[in-house]
Amino acid sequence: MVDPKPTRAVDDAADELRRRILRREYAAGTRLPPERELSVTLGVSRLTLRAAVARLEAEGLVAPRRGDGVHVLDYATAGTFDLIRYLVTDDPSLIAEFLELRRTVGAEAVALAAARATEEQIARLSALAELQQKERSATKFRARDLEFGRTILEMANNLPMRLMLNTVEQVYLDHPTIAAALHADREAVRRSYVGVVALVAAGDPAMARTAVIAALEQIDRSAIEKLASKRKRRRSSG
Amino acid sequence: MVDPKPTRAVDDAADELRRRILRREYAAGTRLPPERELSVTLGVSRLTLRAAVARLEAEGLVAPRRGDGVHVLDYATAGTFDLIRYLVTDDPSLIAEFLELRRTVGAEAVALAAARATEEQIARLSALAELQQKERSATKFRARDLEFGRTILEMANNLPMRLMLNTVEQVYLDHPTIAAALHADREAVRRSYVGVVALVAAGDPAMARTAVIAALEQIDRSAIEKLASKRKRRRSSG
DNA sequence: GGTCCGTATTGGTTAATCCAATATTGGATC
DNA sequence: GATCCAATATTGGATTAACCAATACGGACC
Repeated sequence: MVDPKPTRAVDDAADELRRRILRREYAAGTRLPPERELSVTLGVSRLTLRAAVARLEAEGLVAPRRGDGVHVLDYATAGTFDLIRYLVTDDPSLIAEFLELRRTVGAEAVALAAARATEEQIARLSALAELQQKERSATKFRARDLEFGRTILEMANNLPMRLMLNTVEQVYLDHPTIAAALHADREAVRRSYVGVVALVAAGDPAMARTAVIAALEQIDRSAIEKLASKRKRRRSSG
Repeated sequence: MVDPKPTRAVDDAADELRRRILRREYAAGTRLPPERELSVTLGVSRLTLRAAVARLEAEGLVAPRRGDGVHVLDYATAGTFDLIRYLVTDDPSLIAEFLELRRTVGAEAVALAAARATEEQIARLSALAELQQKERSATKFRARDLEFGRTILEMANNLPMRLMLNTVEQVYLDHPTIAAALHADREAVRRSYVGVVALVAAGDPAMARTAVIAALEQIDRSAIEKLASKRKRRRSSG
């Protein structure tokens, strides 16, 4: 098991710049230092620095202007959704906001699935729920959880929601502690699986929406408490 | 009024590659032609081509592997949410899916706004609704509509949703016909504004959710019909 | 038949150099 | 003194040529 993504200079540079912008070290409305200067500071060639800047531009963090400099934008105003991957760290309130969105879209996805799922898809979802009953490894549990979600989205047959899930999955993969907190009470997760399968099979979107929201609210509340207490402990000991 | 973004070679190259991947001309699971070859084909330097590839990588469309080639991924499986900007074209069913998501998150945003808005924010939102009553220009109407949405999201106080709105705004700006279709019945839009203001002021999240969904469903249904008929006309005449 | 190593292929990075757009400066003009 | 305009400096955009590094592939060897 080798690292599938050896650190590339361009990634390091982009990560560092992104970090500084998100921390307001480069304030919105100001300009980045000139490329020639910044490349020296970060220890990469100007070309690599430029590739990093191109990435931040795609993320809506900066706007390079020829002749003028690279302008720093306000990420809350101009940032793309994919930024949550880098924004969600250990701030409980932000995680709460993130889960708020997840509940809403997750419930709607299940509602759409209830309206559109085929018998074959329901059978597959049911099988997945069964498999999860026996899973022990945390990593595999998370992998199956992601697969469960993907199957729901397949049933929902909504590409934008599917893309959203792709981005959300990155958050789980980047922040294992969040996924762990959400899966801490495995019995609750398994029960929600069984419930979702039943809701989809019942074919009642409105009921599905309400029930999923309720189930997820419980899981999320518990996860946030866990993350908050863990953070507290780490802070007091550090 | 000059073009604020003169075409850059890297953008052209990225757009062309993205187009080919989304059209399955470069199929998922295969590899792109080698950089040295592709740069000649696209008429840019290898370095510019690399910058374009870096962008597609950030979008989850490709995965470059040193020694191996640049692997093409399945965008439905690996693509980021920001891709909708390029995916939403004139396919009515995809637009319908997009609006489906917009309704869900929009309703939730208003629900959160109803729960959290301050008096000052409500007053500002009300003023915006008033202003829109008098607006004539389609461009300004859209600009105010975006501002209305931003204000709602400010009230909702949910950063991930705000980022989502940023990405969604790009869709409107890239596809004026969609925005135009949504705003075709201005009276309906204005009525929904007044309704939203009242719902937020009432402070009842559950009621807000239901009412907003209903209002948007009507607007969206009408917009989709308009887009479908327009598309039909264009096809038959082309 | 399996294993290992060399080589070709391909992405990753750099340097030096020039082009192009913008901002700024300073002088000519009124 | 104010205004306009041209020269200049600053800064991003792009290219060429060259070399490094990881991977795949195929042939030699056991």
